[in-house]
Amino acid sequence: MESKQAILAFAALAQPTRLDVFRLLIEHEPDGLPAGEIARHLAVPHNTMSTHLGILTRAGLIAAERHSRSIIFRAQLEAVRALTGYLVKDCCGGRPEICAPLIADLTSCCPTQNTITKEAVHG
Amino acid sequence: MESKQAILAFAALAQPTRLDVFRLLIEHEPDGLPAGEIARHLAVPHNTMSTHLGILTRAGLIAAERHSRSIIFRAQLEAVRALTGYLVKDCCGGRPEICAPLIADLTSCCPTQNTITKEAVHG
DNA sequence: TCCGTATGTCGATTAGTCTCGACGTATGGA
DNA sequence: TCCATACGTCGAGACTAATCGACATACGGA
Repeated sequence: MESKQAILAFAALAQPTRLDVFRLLIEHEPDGLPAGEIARHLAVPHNTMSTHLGILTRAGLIAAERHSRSIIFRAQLEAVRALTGYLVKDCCGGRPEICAPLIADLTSCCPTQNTITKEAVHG
Repeated sequence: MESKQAILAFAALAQPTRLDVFRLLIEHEPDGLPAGEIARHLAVPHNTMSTHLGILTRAGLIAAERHSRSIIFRAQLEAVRALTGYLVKDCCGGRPEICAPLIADLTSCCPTQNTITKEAVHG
């Protein structure tokens, strides 16, 4: 990930409505939500919301897909990973000890179907 | 993490100089760097940098500690974890399947000293 | 083709951010 | 106490972002 793209993504998330939109779309993964429903859900005029959705889309945080008259928006989880990776220097800059505690913390919040074992979390 | 704090953090990172500062401080973990050296390293006037450091500090992304005449700044990795967690709804909102792929991806970038096993990464 | 619904674009107003010169504060040494 | 170094704060000008009314476009149905 490049600096410009990271700045775009952080700027996109640095606004209450857009942060709410992103989290709302995370909740509605993997189905997504149409633009109008997002606007209604957050009580924001449709044109204002359209601007925000455009900013989030250009930042790569969400993606749009037409379905008849509606445009369905979905969160792009890969973008979150890329952002986090960029923050800790793509990723960790050859220093695993830096993001290891970060990963351990994130892991502990949701024991996954992967074999990320209890040893990893508690040992 | 609260919405206000997340907005502060994202806004802090949505600026080229500040993003560079944060990544520079990640590189210099766990020793940190004095304010003046950060300013010189990124070729920014000291007062401009002071403002940026204040914004990053208020956002909880870095922390300051006096050492004689210098003030040493250090990155707060816990903040990155909290931010990521907040993004995926504190964390995953009871839906592990959402952030599992995210964690798997992050894990694959740095095989850690923990027992996050090869099965988790490749199997 | 005409209408209604769903969404995007434009433009002006308002509000917030970035930068940096000038000045203020804190620490350590002579 | 006086000076130099290391930082922080203030304030003004230049720039950027947020909002929303008005208008434009796209699709589906009659």
